[in-house]
Amino acid sequence: MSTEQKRRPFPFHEFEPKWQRVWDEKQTFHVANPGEPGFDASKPKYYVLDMFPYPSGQGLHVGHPEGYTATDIIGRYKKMRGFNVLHPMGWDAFGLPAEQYAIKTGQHPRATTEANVANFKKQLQSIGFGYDWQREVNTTDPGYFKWTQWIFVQLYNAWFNPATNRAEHISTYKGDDVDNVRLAYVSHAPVNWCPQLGTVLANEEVVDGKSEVGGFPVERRPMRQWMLRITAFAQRLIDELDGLDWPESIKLHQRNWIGRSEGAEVSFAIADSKLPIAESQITVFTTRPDTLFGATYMVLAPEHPLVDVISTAEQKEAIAAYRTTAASKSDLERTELAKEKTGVFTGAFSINPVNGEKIPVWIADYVLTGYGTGAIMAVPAHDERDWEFAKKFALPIREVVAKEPRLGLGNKAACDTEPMECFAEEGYAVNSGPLDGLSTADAKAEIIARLEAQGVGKRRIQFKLRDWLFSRQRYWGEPFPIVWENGKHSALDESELPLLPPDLADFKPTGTPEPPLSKATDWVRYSETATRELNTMPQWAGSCWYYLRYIDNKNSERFVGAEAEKYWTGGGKPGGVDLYVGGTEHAVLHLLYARFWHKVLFDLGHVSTPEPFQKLVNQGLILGEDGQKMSKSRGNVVNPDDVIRDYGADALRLYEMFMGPLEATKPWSMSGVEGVFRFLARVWRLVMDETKEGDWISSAALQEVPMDKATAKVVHATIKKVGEDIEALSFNTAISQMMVCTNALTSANPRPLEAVRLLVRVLGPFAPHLAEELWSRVGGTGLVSDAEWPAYDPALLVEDEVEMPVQINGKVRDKIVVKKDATQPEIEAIAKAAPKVAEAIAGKEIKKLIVVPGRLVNIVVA
RNA sequence: GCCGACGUGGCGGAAUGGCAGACGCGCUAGACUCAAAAUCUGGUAUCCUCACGGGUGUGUGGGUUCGAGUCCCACCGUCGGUACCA
Repeated sequence: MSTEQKRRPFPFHEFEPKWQRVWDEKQTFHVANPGEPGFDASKPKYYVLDMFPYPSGQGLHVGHPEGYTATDIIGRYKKMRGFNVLHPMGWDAFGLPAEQYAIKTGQHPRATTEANVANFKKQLQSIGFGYDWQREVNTTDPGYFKWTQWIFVQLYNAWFNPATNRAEHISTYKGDDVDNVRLAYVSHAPVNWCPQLGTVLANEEVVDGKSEVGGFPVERRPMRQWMLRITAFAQRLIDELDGLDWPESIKLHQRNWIGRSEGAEVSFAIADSKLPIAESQITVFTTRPDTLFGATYMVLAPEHPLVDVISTAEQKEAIAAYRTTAASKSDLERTELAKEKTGVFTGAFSINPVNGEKIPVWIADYVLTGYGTGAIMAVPAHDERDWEFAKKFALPIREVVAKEPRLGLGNKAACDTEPMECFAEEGYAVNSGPLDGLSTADAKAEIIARLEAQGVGKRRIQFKLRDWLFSRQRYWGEPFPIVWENGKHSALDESELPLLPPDLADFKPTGTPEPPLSKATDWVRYSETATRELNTMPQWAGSCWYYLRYIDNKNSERFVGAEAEKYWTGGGKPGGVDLYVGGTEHAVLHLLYARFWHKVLFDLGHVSTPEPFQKLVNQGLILGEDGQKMSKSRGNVVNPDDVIRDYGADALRLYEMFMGPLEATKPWSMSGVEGVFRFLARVWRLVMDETKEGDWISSAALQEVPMDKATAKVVHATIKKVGEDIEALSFNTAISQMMVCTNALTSANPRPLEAVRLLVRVLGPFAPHLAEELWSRVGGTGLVSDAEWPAYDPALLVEDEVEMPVQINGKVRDKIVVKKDATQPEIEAIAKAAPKVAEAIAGKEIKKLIVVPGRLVNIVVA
C-alpha cells in the first residue's frame, strides 16, 4: 500500500488501538472472585467459555474469531445486563504439532510455544475481545500442569465402586488386586502405534487406520501403556447428557460413540474337551439371543486366548499362518480388505447349549478382540457378516426369524431349505423349539430366562467405548507423576509436584517405542532403586480441566479454590459453565474426556457439579471465497490481520456475525466485509460530518431534541430485537435490525441525540471500538462497555392502526387498515367492504371467514 | 451401508402455520461533481401486459389445513460424521 494518505471513511485505525489501551488500563473486563476486593455479591454470575486455541505457528485464521466474537458479544451484553461475567482465554500448548514444528526448525518447543502464544495474544487483543487476561492459563506452565499431574494422581488413587456407581478413593476398595481397579492403570494390550509420529495414539485419534494428525499409517502392537478407566462411567456419560442444553446431534454422537447395546452372554461348551470345565467354555456376547437356535458355527478373534488351546493338530499350521497375517495387518489394511471375509477352521467343535448341536469353531479377523468377549456365535441367516462368511465357506444357514409368525413347521422341514437372503431385522421366531411364534422382543426375554435357569448365560449390557489410552512416547507433554521400583509403580507425593520435564537438547523420537525422556539419564533416576515413568500425557490432558483453572488461576494451594468454584459454577444446573462455544470436531474427544474427568472430580468431592458445560453451541465452518475449505494449498485463506488493517476490528467482528447463523457453514466474502464496513461508516456519520478539507466535525443535524414518534419506535424496536436476538445467539438478524435503525436515523434531521445514544449502547457488544468512540462524543458517561443495557418502552411499539391483507380462498386480493383494537365483526365488515373484495365475493356464498387479529383475513367462497 | 444437518432471487441469507425474499452484496437509474471516486435517493424473483393489473414461484411428488418455505409421507441432491461393535 502506498504511503500517501489513504482516505478512510472513518478513522478506525486511530480509535481502535486507543480503546483497546483504555480497556487494558482500566481492566474493564477483569472480574473479581468472591472474597476479593471489588467483588459484587449482589450480581448474578455468567460463565461464558471459548474452546481455547492451540497456538500454532500459522497464527489466527478467520475461523477462530467466529466463535470468539459470539462469546464476546454475549459476555459484553451480560455485563451490561448486570452480571458478573467470567470470560477468560488461555492456551492449549502441549502436544504433537508444537513438537513436530520444533523438530523441523531445530528450536526448543518451549521457545516456539512462547513465540506462538505471544503472537496469538497480540492478534486476539487487536480484535478487541473483552477477556479477563488476569485469568490467562497455559497448559505448559508448571503452575498449571502441576495440577494436571495432581488430577492424574487422584485418578490413580481412585476406583469405580459399582455398588455406589461412583468413583471413590482407593482405600474403600476391599479386594486384593488394587492395581486392577485403579482409574489410571497399566495395560499391555495391543495399541495403535504410529511409526512416523513415534507414538501411540488413542482410538479416537485414529481415523481410517491413519493418524488424525498427519495421516500416517498406524499399526497395532502390544505395549505397556497407561490407560484411564473411562468405560466405568459409560452409563453415566450417556444418562447425564439428558440434563444438558447441547445440540441433539452432539448428544447423539456421544451416545453412539459410547455405543450401549443390550443382549446376552452365552456359554458354549467345547466338544470332547479334556480341559477342566471352566476352561472349556467359549463365552460370546450377542444382541440377538433369540437367534440362538440358528447358530451354525462360532468364530473367535485371531488373538483369542482359547485359539491355542482348542485348535487341532492338523489345523495348527494354518491357524498360525492366519494369525501372523492378521497381526501384521495394519488397521488400514484391515479396513481396506474388509470387503472379502477370511478365516480358518480350528478343527474344534462346540455344543449349542439350547439344542446340543455340535457346531464348528473358526477364527476370523471380522471378529474383534476388543469388543464383547472376542468371540461370537454365528447366525448367518440373520446377520450380514455371518451370512457373507457362511456363503464363502459353505457353512449351513438356518432360518430362525421370519417376518410373520409361522407355526407348525418342525425343525426338520426348515433345515432342508436354506433362506434366499439374510434377514437381520426383528420378526417372529421359527424353528426355535420353545420360542416359536414369539416376537423378537419376547423371544429374547424368554431365552435369557431359560439360559439363566440353566446357568449357561445371562443378560448383559455391552459398550463400544474403550478405555482411554493415556500415554504418549513424546517429549512435549506432562510427565507422569509415577515412579517404578522392582516392576511396581507408585505415585509421587503432592509435595513433589510439579514434575518438570527434563531440559533436553535432543528431544526427537527415538524411532523405537522407547520414549525420548529415556535420553535424560539423570532425570530418569529417581533413587538408587527407582526410575521415573518415561511416557508423557496426551494433548487432551490439559484441556480436560482448563475451564476450572480459569476460575482461580493463581491458586497455589488447590487446583481451584472451593469458594470460587462454587460461585462460578453454581446456579443449580448440572453443568457449571453457562455457555461453551466451539467446533464440532471435539464432539467425542475433548467433550467426552472433559466430562469424564469432571465426574471423577465430582465423585471425589473436588468440584460441586456433575457436569462441566451446561449449554454447548457449535460454530460452523467458514469456507474460502470459492466455497471450498480454507487451506494454504488452495490459496483461499483469509488472514484476520489483513482484514483489520483494511477495514478495522469492528468490521471483522461484525462481518463474522453477519455472514449467517452461527452454527452454519458459510463462505467468506470480501464484499460482504465491505458491506458491514459501510454500515459502520454510516453509524459514524450519524455523529460526525466531514468538512471540505477532510476533517471530521460534529454533525450539525445532531441536536438535543425529543424523538418523534417514528424515530422512537424504530429505536425501541431495535433495543428489543437486538436484546432478544443476542439471547438467542441470532447475531445476523440483530445486526440487520441495527442497519434498519441506522438507515432511519440517517434521514432524520434534526437527529435526536437520545436516539443515537441508545443505538450506540446497543451496538456496543458488536462493534465496541466505534461504540466507545461515539459514546464519548455524544456525551455518554464513562465507558459504553460499563454502561447499562437500555430498556425499551413497549408502549412505543404498539401501532394504533394495522394494515391487514384480505385473502379470498387463500390469495391476497386487497388490504385494509383497521384500528388496533377493532373487534372481529368490525374487521369482517371492513374487509367485506373493501372494493376488490366486494367485487370478488359478489353473488357468492361465503363458506367460511377467518380473522386472525392483527395478521390477516381469509374469506372462503364457493 | 448407517447416522445427522441442510436444499428459498445472480450471491450471503430473513420469515411464532398467516402479505415469501427483511438486511447485506451485486446490478441499475437519478442527485452531487468539470469529471471520477466516495456519499445520498430510488429500483431490482420470474412470466404475460404499453400500462392498470394478473399468472407462477421456497429441490421433486403426494398429504393435512381456510391457509404450508414452515407440519406429515415418499423420493432426489449437497455437506458433515461413522463404519465388520456381534
